[in-house]
Amino acid sequence: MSLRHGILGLLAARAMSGYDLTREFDLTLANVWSAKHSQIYPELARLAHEGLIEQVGAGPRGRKVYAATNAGRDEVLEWLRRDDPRRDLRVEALLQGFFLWMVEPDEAVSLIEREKTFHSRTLERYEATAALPVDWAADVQRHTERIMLEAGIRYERGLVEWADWAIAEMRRGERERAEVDDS
Amino acid sequence: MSLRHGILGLLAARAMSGYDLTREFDLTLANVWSAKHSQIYPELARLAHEGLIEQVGAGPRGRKVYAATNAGRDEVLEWLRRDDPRRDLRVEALLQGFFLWMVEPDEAVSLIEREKTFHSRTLERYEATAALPVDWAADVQRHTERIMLEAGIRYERGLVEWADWAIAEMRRGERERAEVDDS
DNA sequence: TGAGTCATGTAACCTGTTACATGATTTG
DNA sequence: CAAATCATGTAACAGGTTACATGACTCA
Repeated sequence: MSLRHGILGLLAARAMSGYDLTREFDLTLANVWSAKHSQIYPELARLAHEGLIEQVGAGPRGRKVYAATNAGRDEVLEWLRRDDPRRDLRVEALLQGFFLWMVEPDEAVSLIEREKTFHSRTLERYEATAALPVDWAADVQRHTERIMLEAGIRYERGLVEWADWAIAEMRRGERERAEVDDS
Repeated sequence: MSLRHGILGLLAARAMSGYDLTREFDLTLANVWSAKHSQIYPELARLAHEGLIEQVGAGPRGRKVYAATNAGRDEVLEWLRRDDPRRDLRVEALLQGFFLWMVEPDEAVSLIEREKTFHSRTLERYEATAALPVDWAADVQRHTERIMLEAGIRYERGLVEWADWAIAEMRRGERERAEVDDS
């Protein structure tokens, strides 16, 4: 039930509408947890019903602004402290990697290059965000955001470097197999 | 539909039963794509029905051994070449990270330490696997496996190093806020 | 006034997890 | 012979995506 805790955590930071939350999930959290509005709205209804959030305002076009209640904040804390975050990763691109032996080395290399390009671009975006004229020490929230951004930067940089290593390794394997064939 | 392609890719490497596949997903692929037997068996039935795999043997206790057909192998290749692997990551532990501002610095640090411990252990396991007396250059498959293992090693090492950085950063933020309070 | 964006919601479908259910074979 | 492991399957439920549906407001 990470979706609900994600919503709750965001609403603990500041009051927001479902629309704002959708944007937040799409911008800040997209890399660690994504959510569409079609999932967010029903969840907001449930959270309000359970008293973990409450509507604190309204706006044009039926806009409803929610904030976390104390019960909601407690729920986030409990979630943080329960020592069992789910550890299952699903990365389709890496799953594909396991089957690169099925294609010729040249193609495998170009597929890894595709990966590298993607991660380089993402890395650039993250680094640009980090370089923004933002006072990352302004408050604890901002500072936390910066720390999490760093995790993203290191993750992407790691994959870019891995791609280079993998390409070299692919080439090396190719050469070695060619030599064995010769003998 | 990564599950089906994961199964197909594994069955392209060697003939296996649903039970073997479950083990393979749990051991080799767990870190990039996990699957339970309850999902694998129905999918095998579908794949066989569609002619992407075929039963090539049987064994005790109703064991059924499958292999990928040519159509199945082609399907994997097409999947590898389609240039749109899904890029959505979901990492509960990192989502939690975004809400660390809600707890006191000491507790935040201990939560990050919990993360570090987890990733250190995983890293150790991966490194032990890499150090196994296995001939990683024996064939293309093994070599591919080694390359993907390296991705895992770098991922985990990156998170361990990030954890250290994050803890130092948390402490630094704490000190800075204390100084501002003094003035 | 038209295009874009803000704003909320529902429904059908797909994917994945947990729990239920059963039984054969192997090994100490 | 008992426990562990091998082996296959189904069912209920939970979580997530895509598509459908609607309409208000803003700005050029």
